[in-house]
Amino acid sequence: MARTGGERRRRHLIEEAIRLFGRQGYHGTSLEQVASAVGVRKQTLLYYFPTKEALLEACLAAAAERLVEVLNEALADAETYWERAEAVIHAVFRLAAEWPEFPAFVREAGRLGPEAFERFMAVLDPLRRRAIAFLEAGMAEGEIRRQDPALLLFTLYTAVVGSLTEASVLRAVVGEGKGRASLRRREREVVAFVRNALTPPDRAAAPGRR
Amino acid sequence: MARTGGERRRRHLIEEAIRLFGRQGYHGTSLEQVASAVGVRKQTLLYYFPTKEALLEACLAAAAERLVEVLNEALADAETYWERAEAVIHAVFRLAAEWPEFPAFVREAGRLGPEAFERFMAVLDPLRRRAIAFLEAGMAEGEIRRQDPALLLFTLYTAVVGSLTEASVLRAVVGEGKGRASLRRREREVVAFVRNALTPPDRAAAPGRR
DNA sequence: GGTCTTGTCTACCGAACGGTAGAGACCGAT
DNA sequence: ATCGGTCTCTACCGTTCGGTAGACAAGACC
Repeated sequence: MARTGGERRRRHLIEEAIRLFGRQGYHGTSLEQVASAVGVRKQTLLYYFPTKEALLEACLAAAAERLVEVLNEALADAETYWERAEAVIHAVFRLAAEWPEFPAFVREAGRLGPEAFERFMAVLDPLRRRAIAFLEAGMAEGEIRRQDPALLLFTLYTAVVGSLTEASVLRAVVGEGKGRASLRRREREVVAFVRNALTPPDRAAAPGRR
Repeated sequence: MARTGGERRRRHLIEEAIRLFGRQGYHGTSLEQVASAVGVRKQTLLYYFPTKEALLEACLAAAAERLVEVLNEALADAETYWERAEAVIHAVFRLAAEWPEFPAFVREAGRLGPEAFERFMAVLDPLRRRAIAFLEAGMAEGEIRRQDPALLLFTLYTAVVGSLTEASVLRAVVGEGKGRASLRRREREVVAFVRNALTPPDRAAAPGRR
């Protein structure tokens, strides 16, 4: 029967659900699949999460929590403007390396209907405000190119998440795909891209180290 | 009974299928929904497309065809490096404006499994080669910042498609959403972003017109 | 030793899904 | 007039899905 006890089983179910939701989509994943990925019957899953939607919400909550944790950790020891931007990108890529389905899941969730996703974003809201304040301060000091900070943040988001989730396009366009090496190359590319977007036009050299 | 005749009905079915697949995902859309969006029974749809997968492939073929058409048209009357890059972005945004589900559908298709999507990309391959040759030539002439042209193309792709599909994130981050005005703002943002990515570091001013 | 809570299971349900079979209506050609 | 192809329909099938009902086992507590 293999009792694992409440909380651990719960976390395990959420983890596998995020994996499968990210890989196959919410509608493309059955409760049976999630359950058997954990080595348990579907009804056991339904004991922890009364409906499929409840499972999804638990996944979103866990994902938001994890993301906040990772980002806060990354921001803790980053000082200059450029270090902070790079630290955020690096943290997200590192999270994606150890948990490849994470970005795909977040994106899938964003499409499933605004209600649940808004709760997800609400958890991230402090970080969002912090990022916008950061960009505005950088612009005021002339360290960052002047532009709408919110739209810039959005574009940065799409660049990072896109480069992590459009694997099939990447394979078709670039000809490579999986593997740590490819991921690292993409991270360098995104970092360079973002640096170009942030650098004010009157500075030939990049800010910070090069 | 309302007979529309073969080819027209077929196209209509494909159009609505792309709409629904883009909005709700492939697995989240039933054949009944697609059929009734056209005003017809499910079995009529199955007369034109023997399986759901056949419908998907027809959608992909039609989408690729349309995209190639739009891009070729845009490239026809663009001359300078910068004009060409901007024309491509503008064409994609215009297509997204009149057919909002199109980018979401392409992305959905990219996740559903490589086989069908590779055929989609095969249709686009001439344009892909053209784009890479364009970027390489621009770099050789010093008009474009030196970098891996394929990875750059991929990043450009993610920036454009991302800004067109992550509507829920956009709403959460920026606070706005639908509407032509918002779309136009995002297009300007992406154009500026791409310009920064393309401009060589030794040029303070943007290439081409400003 | 009983009893209560927690966790896992088997068995089953109604609905919805993708897909099949085949009847009938319209049409142009002969 | 009719015949064959095109198009749309009603009726139905087997499977899978999300979800319910309830039996049963393992500790924990008394």
